[in-house]
Amino acid sequence: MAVMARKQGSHSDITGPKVRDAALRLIARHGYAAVSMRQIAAEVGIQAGALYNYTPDKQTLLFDLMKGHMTDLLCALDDADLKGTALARLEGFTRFHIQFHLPKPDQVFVSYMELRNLSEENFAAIEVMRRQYEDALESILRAGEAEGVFAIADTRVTTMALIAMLTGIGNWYRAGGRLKTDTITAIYWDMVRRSVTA
Amino acid sequence: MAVMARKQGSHSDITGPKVRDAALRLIARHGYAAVSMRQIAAEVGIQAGALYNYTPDKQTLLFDLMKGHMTDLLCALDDADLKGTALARLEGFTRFHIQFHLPKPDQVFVSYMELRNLSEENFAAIEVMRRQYEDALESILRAGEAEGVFAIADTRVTTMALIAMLTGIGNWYRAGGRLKTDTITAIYWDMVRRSVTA
DNA sequence: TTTCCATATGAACAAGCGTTCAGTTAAATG
DNA sequence: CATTTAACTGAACGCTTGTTCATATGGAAA
Repeated sequence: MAVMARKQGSHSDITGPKVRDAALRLIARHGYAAVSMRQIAAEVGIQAGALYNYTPDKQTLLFDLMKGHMTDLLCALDDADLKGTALARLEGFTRFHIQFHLPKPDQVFVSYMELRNLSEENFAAIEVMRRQYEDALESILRAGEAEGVFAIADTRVTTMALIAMLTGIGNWYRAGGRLKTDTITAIYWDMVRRSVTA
Repeated sequence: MAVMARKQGSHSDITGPKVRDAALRLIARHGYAAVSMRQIAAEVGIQAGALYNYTPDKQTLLFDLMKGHMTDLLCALDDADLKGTALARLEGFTRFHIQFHLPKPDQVFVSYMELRNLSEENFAAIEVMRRQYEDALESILRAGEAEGVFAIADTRVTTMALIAMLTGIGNWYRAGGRLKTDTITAIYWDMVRRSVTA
């Protein structure tokens, strides 16, 4: 018989995700340096030593969380397949960004706050992915300039300004709060559009 | 002779600021939880125990840094004494925010990143001050709406969006970089103005 | 010169850290 | 049923943590 993907009674395909979930939640709440491997293990319901069946070390656990989030982000953006005029693509990007980030506050928080706790190589790898995402927006802005639809002083600065504005939603948004996702998206798209159109 | 404010040979009025400077720099770079009292002491050139002549504990050291920054911010905003039309006040606020924050990247970074490492009471105290600053901007936006000069869907959301956009400059700005402060200020004021005016 | 006291040292404390590993457990395989 | 092995335990490793405190130091005051 061929090799099975995983043995039926194995716990590893249950415990593995639990470890990642617990780590993500705890790190988002308290920060990477403030969370111990023993705390993560306790949250999962195992001993600290057993964590090392799922990660070679604490640093790699953090890196895998962040890398996973950035990979998801870039794949989802690719799937969104933005087309049409620069204005339409900018609207698509804005809606995509908000709808992707709003349901994942912990991932977003960790990916933006724990950069300085990555090793040098790991930081470089994440930065490449961040830059890819930023460049996707910047190319839309350049296209809009070429079309004569946008009036932008500096596309790089404007890119960073828009991403900061959109990502900042996570600073105040709470699920079940005063505003619905669609309302928020409409407000932000309106501001984005006005801030770049000629 | 009356009591002197401080004795001449005392080191405390030299070491005290050095402790705060070292703590701010190290915490901005590595994070509160990742920096030890021994590292701070080494940076100052003293032993760890001597730090406790200047702070009752590590938590208070962090709180004092953040409280000091927020106090400076609110006082400086007050001194800016914004007057005139809502549009003029919004321009004043935008210029003030950028010019106040750009030269103090470490203070800004610590004040935004280390909130979760504050104790419950200390966090509440900082939040009150943050809210005061936000409210200053929101009142400008409300005034502009009343004047009919601004078209804003939700003043609270717009407040948060503008502050996130402006504070985000710290994510990419480096002193001595490609752009001068005045250029940056002009770009951001242009975006802020367009995003809120009718 | 002697006294005084703010300032700093350096050792010590209990607790916690990331990580390793020999040994136990229990479920799947033959 | 007997064997195998992935998953986990629990103890141990050397090291660091925040904080305390008796002691030393050295310049200002008397």
